[in-house]
This record gives sequence, structure tokens and C-alpha cells, in this order.
Amino acid sequence: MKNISKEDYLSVIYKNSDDNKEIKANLIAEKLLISNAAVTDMLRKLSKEALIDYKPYKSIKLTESGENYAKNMVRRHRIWELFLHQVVGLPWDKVHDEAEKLEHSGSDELINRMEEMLNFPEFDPHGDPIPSKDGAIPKQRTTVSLSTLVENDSGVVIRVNDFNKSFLIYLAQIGIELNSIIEVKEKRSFDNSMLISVSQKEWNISETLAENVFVEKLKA
Amino acid sequence: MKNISKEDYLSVIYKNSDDNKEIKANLIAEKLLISNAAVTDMLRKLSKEALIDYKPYKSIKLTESGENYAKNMVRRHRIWELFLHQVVGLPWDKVHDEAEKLEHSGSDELINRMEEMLNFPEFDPHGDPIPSKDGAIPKQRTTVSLSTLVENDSGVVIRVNDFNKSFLIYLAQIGIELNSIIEVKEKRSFDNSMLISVSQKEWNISETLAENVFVEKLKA
DNA sequence: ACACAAACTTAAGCAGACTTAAATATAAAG
DNA sequence: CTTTATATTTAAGTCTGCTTAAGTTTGTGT
Ligand SMILES: [Mn+2]
Ligand SMILES: [Mn+2]
Ligand SMILES: [Mn+2]
Ligand SMILES: [Mn+2]
Repeated sequence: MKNISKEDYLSVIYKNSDDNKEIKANLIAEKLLISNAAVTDMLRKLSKEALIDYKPYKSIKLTESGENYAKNMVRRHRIWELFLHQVVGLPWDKVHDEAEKLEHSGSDELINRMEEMLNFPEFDPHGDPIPSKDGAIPKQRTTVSLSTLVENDSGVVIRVNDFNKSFLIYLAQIGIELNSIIEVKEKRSFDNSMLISVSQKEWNISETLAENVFVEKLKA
Repeated sequence: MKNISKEDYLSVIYKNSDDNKEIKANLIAEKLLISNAAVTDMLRKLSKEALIDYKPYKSIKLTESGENYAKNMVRRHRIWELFLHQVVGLPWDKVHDEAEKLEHSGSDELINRMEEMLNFPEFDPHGDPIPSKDGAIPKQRTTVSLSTLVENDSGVVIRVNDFNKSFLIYLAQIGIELNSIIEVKEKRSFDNSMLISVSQKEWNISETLAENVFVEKLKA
């Protein structure tokens, strides 16, 4: 079990690479809350193991084997999340932190067994896709941020950002979950806050909140 | 997550201490498959944190807080084992290795939640007692090793030693599980092997196997 | 084209958890 | 009580994953 650190680097690289599948060292350091020097160190090691392509001062890219490893970590993480949510009954704001540790522990065999129990699910509790055993990534529906909707638009919640606990707790509190239908009742141009209705109730939400909820737009 | 090593030391100390609750450094090294020097190192650290009583060259004893910590680790381990067995459906020969890693990961909250799902169980899949949240240890029934039974004795399986995978696989194969009723049909004095019957079938088992199965003796 | 800030690497160092080899203390036997 | 064997600690060194500080490279703005 000496790979926790490496595994976290690979996940972060995978999840934060740009459209060219590249990432800058700086961003890795930011995400992992460590110094740039530490990142440089590790990049050399990952490069030596052929998990990333790396030349000093250039941006970083996962190799094929690096990407496979990373994808498997994301798979492990999201299966744990869904398992904890559906089988163990943890609320969606708690599953991420638990999964962040558990992802490094159970065997692949256990992960596969849990996946089977969950009936080969495609998405985690926050709507993120779960890579399959052979690395295929379920196609996600086209979404827009809730913040882009205007008065009288409505949409189905497909995905939410999952990095802030109190955000997730608040969503649950006002009844927003995956597949909720949200209708925009009013929108205020001065701060982009909006009045929405969700399952018969109305709430005022900030632009920041709306930006982190992704919906499939419904016909007007 | 910097305590994996310490936690393993504490568990080993707890599980291998003698009747005086003492243990020798040597045995710790053996169980953890590391050098004596490494053990000395760690003992100094554990002592500094008041988790053990330690004077150079003397035997080691957990302090109260050390024992509490250790007991909680055993609790975590055994709840994981039972959860994996009962909820996830892993065979009893696989749960130990998984639990050995998982025990360091999930939060206490998760452990408590699993315990609740399992209905506050008292014993793990191998018959070992699960310490409760407040440290109480369920009373075990009085058992003897199967190897001490003689011809025509019979007993109920209450506990099995769980450190050897192929031993557990073989037990499952011949139908021995917790609560199985075993009857001794023949016993051979030259090697102490015995012919037993368990759920309508008969098997020849070695003394070594019998030594690792613990039964509650039934009236003749 | 040049200057400067941001990004990145190097250097030196530290803490954790190990190792092997050598020194020392304790226990066991003669 | 002395010798010998065993247990334990010390010493010195390794590897991982981090830190801060200092030095380089690169990209941007004027
Ligand atoms: Mn992690
Ligand atoms: Mn998620
Ligand atoms: Mn362990
Ligand atoms: Mn067990």
C-alpha cells in the first residue's frame, strides 16, 4: 500500500487536464495543497515509471498506462461513493470524503463485486460518470449550468459539483437532488440570483449556487 | 492518514499480549514481519504518545488510552469483515485481507453506520468478538479445540482461527462453518487425525486442522 | 526588444518507517 | 558464577514525500 500518494496525483492529473489532455504542474500543486517543488519531485518519479510524459518546464500528459491507472482510480472512487450512498445510506455530502480514502484500499475484486451489487451503474451520486471495468466512460447527457437559464426556463438536474460539503447539504435541504425538476420563476439582473421552484416549493438561490448545478434544459 | 503503521502496531500488541497484558518486542517484529530495530524505534514513539508503557529491555504494555485505541481498531476490522461477508457477500477467506486495509480508512461514523446495518453484531465471520462502541467485549462461549475431542464426542463450531486463507477455504469446502455440528467418528492415536461427520458427510481431518477449529462441546 | 512576474526546478533539509550490522543487556545452562 | 545464547537497542543509512529558499525558464505587456 505504498501508492496512495501516486494514485492521488494520477487522479488529479486525469480530472483536471484540459481539452488537449494536458495539465500544468501549478494546478496539480493547487489541487493537492502541496508545494510546486513536491510536484516536480513526483513528476520525475511518475515519468520514470512511464505513467506521464514529462519534460522540464513543459506541460504534463498522462501516457496510456497512466490514463488507465487514473481512470481506474476514478472508477474506484465513484463506485465507493455510490455504494456508500445507496447501500450504506450515507448522504451525498459525506460520500466523497470517505471515498477519498477508501479508493486506495479495497481490491479490484471488491470494487467489481460492489459494482455488480449496484447493477453496473453509470453515474455516481453527484451525476459523474463511472468508468467501466474496461475503461469505457458512459456518455453524459448534454447539460448547462443552472445559472444560464432565464425566467420561465426549466431543467432536470443531471449533475452537481461535489467539492463543497455545505453546498451539497444545502441542496439536499432545499430538495434539489439528481433528476429534480427546477423551474426559474424570476431572475434578478443585478446579482444574477434567481427564484426557483423545485417540488412545489420556491427558493431564492445565489448565482454561485446555480453555477454548480447542471441541468438538461427542458422545452419551454 | 499518517497512522496506518501505528495502528497496526497497536492492534498487534493488543491481540498478542499475554495474560498479564504484556508483550515482548520480538513478537511484535515477528507478527509485523519487520526488524527488531524498527520495533524499538516505534516503541519509543508510541511511548512518547503515552499509548504504551515502555522501559528499554522490559516488556511492553498498552496504557489505557493505547488499549482503547487498539480495541477500536479491532472493532473496525471485525465490523468490516462482517460487513463484507454479510452485505457484500465475500467468502470468509477473503474478508480478512480486505479488512486489514479498510480498517484504516473509513470514519468512525461509517463504522457505526455499518454496525447498525448489521444489527449490532457480537461476532465476526470467524467467531471473534466485536468490541462495542464503548469498548465492551461480548462474552464468548466456552470452547475447546476440536483436536481435544475423542471418539463419539460432538460439538458446535463457535470460532475458527483466521490467519490462513487456504485453511478457511478448505473448511468451507468440507462444509464447516460457524454453528456447524461436528461429530467425531474415529480418532487415530498415531497421528491424531480424525474422521468427522458434518452435515451428513464424513471427512478425514489432520490434527493441525482440528487444532484451529474451536467448538462448544455437546453432551454425549 | 526588454523587463518583470509567474511558473517551474534545484538545493538543502526534515520526518516517518524501514533496513543491516554492531554493541549491549538479560536469561538460561553448565 | 561464568559462559553462552537470545533479546534488545544503537548506529548508520535508505527511500518516500513533503517543506522553504534560491535560482531558472518562460510568457506577457508595454
Ligand atoms: Mn485519495
Ligand atoms: Mn462524486
Ligand atoms: Mn492494517
Ligand atoms: Mn476475523
